[in-house]
Amino acid sequence: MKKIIYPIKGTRDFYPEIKAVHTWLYSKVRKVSESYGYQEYEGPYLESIDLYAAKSGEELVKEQSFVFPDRSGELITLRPELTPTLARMVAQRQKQLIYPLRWWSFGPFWRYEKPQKGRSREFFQWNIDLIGLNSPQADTELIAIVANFFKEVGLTPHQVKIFVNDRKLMETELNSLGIANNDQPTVFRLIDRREKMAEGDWVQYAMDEGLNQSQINGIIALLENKGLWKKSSNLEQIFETLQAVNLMSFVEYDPNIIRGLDYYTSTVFEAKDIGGNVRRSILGGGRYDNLLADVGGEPLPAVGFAMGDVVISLILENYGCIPPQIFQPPAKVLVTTFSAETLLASLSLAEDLREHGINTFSYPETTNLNKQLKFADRMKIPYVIILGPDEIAQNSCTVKCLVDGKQERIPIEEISGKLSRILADEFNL
RNA sequence: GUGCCAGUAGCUCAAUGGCAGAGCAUCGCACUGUGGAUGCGAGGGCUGUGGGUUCGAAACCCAUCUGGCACCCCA
Repeated sequence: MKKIIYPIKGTRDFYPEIKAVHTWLYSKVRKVSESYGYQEYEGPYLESIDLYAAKSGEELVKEQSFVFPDRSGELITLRPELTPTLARMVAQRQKQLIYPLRWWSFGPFWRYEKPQKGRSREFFQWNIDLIGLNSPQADTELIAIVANFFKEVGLTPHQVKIFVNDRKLMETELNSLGIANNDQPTVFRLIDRREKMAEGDWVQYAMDEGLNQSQINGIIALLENKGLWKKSSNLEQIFETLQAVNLMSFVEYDPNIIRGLDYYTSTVFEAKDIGGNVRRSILGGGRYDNLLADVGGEPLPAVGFAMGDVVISLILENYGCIPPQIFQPPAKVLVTTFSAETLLASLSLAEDLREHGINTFSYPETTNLNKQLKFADRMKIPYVIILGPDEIAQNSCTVKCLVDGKQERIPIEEISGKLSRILADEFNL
């Protein structure tokens, strides 16, 4: 094959069968979001780099964003995440919006990453946020939305799990080990890496960062204490509420969950594939009570999460959760063309069917029936209409069902009604 | 941005320095008013790209692109 122009590295082509999965995922995201009353919104795909500079974390802005000058020389960013945009949009209309505010979005984002499985440079994200409430039960609502999304797409608690922690709890505990708040970003990073490193290497790394042996032992004890949540009234209430709404089976406490973004202030959570081999996190979120003030608004508490489409699609495919019937031809009927003499009659009949609300393929070229039936078969079109000289002479047409192979000849004026009834019965159209 | 592995027909892969192949798919015919099945036949390749070594390279070397794995980071 001659390759002339390559696609941009890390982008994906959505061929119809892939686009169908994407559309299906979008519909599930919409369904779950709306079931809790959240409203859909969208921000611009281009933002000023200043919006992220303050709060998203050094790495995300400096290393992972697509940044370029516009024609006036101003630095423009292809948005790497949505939360700062949301904060900006809310701050701009802070006085006129109605709180608590529940918004969701599903749109494209860009990060300059090394592409590999589960990670691309152009991807979609589901963002959902609850702004204006500061209670454990508000955090629980977001976690419950995740659990309900998993149920909606057919994932089970044996396959995926939502791990929850509280940064405030960790801060307090680290303080009592004599680790000052200023040093905590380093320690958080240390915690983040523990699962990926050999024990000895990790201890050495911790000592290189200036921790003493008793602090290291203290941190290890923290991270292995699955009951640490009992020291946090916030987490206690979250788990109690999840228990009450019968969703706790999807949730687990994990003191190792810290999250990378700088703006999280308290509750943090992350969902992972525990039954399979996809190591990347499915989604992550938490409470960010300072961000509104940081982008110039009045202080407003907020909680939310983001889920990328790439990892979840992989997992859904691995677990066989994607229904095969989502990829179907939009039309269930093909009106064949018999000959040059009958071509116009066929096209006219097809147009008539469409006017009756029946999605219909035409075959706007004269070729043998063999080929047209084979096309219908391969496209999984269940019904074909044959309109040859015999049918036309009798003012009729032949309708053939490719599923059972049966066919019958009926008066032409009855065809649209008959097809409407059949399709309504079989496909609930 | 770092390290490792891979790239051969539309797809999955074989050929390990000596004529580039198989299965599936595609197309044609049997079957010009009827799809799937079967049989027969055909097309399809600058072996990711560019250089080098060699009498000879898909194979060995260098570079580069793309993908995958582990880092980094994260959706």
